[in-house]
Parts: sequence; C-alpha cells; structure tokens
Amino acid sequence: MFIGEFHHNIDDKGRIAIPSKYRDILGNSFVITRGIEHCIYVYPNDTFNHIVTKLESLPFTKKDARAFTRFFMSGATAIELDKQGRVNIPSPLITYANLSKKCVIVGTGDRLEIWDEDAFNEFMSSCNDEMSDIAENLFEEKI
Amino acid sequence: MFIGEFHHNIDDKGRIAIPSKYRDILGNSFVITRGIEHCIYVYPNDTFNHIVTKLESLPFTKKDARAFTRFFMSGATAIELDKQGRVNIPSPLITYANLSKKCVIVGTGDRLEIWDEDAFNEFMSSCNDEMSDIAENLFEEKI
DNA sequence: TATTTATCCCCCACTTTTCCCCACAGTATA
DNA sequence: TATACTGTGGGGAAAAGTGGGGGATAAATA
Repeated sequence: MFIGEFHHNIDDKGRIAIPSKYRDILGNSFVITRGIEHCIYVYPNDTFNHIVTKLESLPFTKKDARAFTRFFMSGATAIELDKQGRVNIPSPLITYANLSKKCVIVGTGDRLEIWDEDAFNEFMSSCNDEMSDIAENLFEEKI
Repeated sequence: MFIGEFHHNIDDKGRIAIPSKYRDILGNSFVITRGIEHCIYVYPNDTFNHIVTKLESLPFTKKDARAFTRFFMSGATAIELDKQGRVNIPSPLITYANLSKKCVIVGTGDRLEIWDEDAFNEFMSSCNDEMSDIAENLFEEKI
C-alpha cells in the first residue's frame, strides 16, 4: 500500500527518483499516466490493467467514454526503473502536471501521485477548509 | 495495447512515422480510417475486422447505421509500413484530419489516433476542465 | 505505340532524442 | 570513522525520427 509524502527533484532530463521503500511494491515494471487534478498517477501493472479492462468495456461510440479513455490511455507509459531507481517522465506529462523542479510524491493507497510542489500545496490548502464538508457526504453509514 | 502520446511530423509526401514501440503490435499490415473527432484511427487488422462485423450486424434500413458505416468504411485503407517505419496517409484523410505538419499520435487502448497538433491541444484543453465531471459519471461503482 | 507525367517506394544521410552507465554528494547506520 | 544506501547530475553510445534524391511502376497524353 502506498502512503506518505516525499519531496524529490525532477532533473533536466525529466527523471525523478521513486521513493526507495516503494520500489519493491512497484517492481521493475509499472505504469504512469495522467491523473485527474493535473497530477501524475503511478500504478502497479495489475491495478492499471484492471482499470483498462473497465474502460474497454465502454463503447467507443459514446463521447464521454472516448474522451476519458483518450485522456487516461494517451497519458500512459510503461515504465522501467533505471539502476538509480528513477523513472523518466514523458514530456507531455511534465507539461500536463506542470512539473518544474520541486515535486511531491504522495501515496494514496492503491497508487502514487506525482505533483508539482506548488500545485500540491495550493490544492491541499484550498481543500483543507472544506474537508469537513467533503467528509460529510462520503458515507451514509458507519465505516 | 496502445498507450502514450507521440509528437511526429508529417512530411510533404504525406508520410508519418509510427512510434517504433508499436510497429511490432501492428505488424506489417493494418488499417487506418476516419475517426470520430476529425482524427485518424489506426487499427490492427483483427480489431478492424471485429468492428466491421459489428457494423454489418446493423440493418441498412436504419439511417444512422447507413451513415456511420459509410463514414467508417469509406475512409478505410489497408496500410503497410515502409522500411523506415512510416505510413503514407491518403490525401482524403489528411484533409479530413486537417493535418499540416505537427501531428500527435496517441494510443487509446485498442487503436492509435493521429491528430493535428493544434486540434489535439484544443480538444484536450477543452475537456480538461470537464474531465473531473466526465470521470464522475462514467462508473457508479468502484472499478 | 511512344513519350511524358505523376506517384509511389526505397535508400542514404543528418539530426535529435533516448537510454544506459559512471561518478559524486548527503544522510543514515553500524 | 567507515560503510552502505539514496538522491542528483552529466557524458556518451545507440536508436528513432526527418528530409531529400532517385529509380521503378503506372497512368495520361500525344
């Protein structure tokens, strides 16, 4: 399971180090793709394939299905770690997530997310205040 | 599976390089045809034949079925890679997709799509804002 | 039929990008 | 203090993408 928050730098070649404690979970081969809030998702292969299977069950004749599949699949790249434990982020994703140098890697259970540090701070502070309201409607019963 | 986003140029002769990592999947012979959002779809033969079978199951007495089948089938061309890994896009498709020079090739799971770069950026930025909403309604349950 | 024109491929050469390897610095651990 | 591990930076070889020239084939015209 992915938890925690790590601050790493992305270099000029678009490489960023994956926190060492997660390299074992991810293994040598995994997937990164566009995430919804202008961040990057990092999925183990199994998890990614599961989502793809769901997406492929949607017909391409539906507009929203096309749009989301395009969004999700076009951003995806099969990744292998280099010997230093880094991944190479494709430039479209760097642009999408607006990564400059300082990045944040956060664990969110079934995936990692890579954020630009400023964007992450902004997002977190923007919803810290509302968190009470957000939590309010998540569940109807005791969890 | 086709994933990722690649920026290639189409030259004056109408040739564009297929990303090298997908040449193996496509093999030597495949199909390109008109796509729905003024882009070009690239299908392996098997996938294309499967869709054709589905379309043929629609009655030609239905107006929409006739229109879509005409749209999809008339744009189709059997393609072979040249020795440099490029395809020759027929001029009607170049016109249809409004390809000038800079193009984007995106993988969307079962196919590749070829877009004019400007058109692609416009499309993606137009639905980036809605992507959260689109995702919201795609599935009702955990996927 | 002969000649011209156009189109399509293949080949070669150049440029750019990507990937792999090595090296260094900082931190934690023994 | 010595050792291992993690994160960071850069150099060089190999691969991928790009552009143009030329020859073969086919269509068009005289």
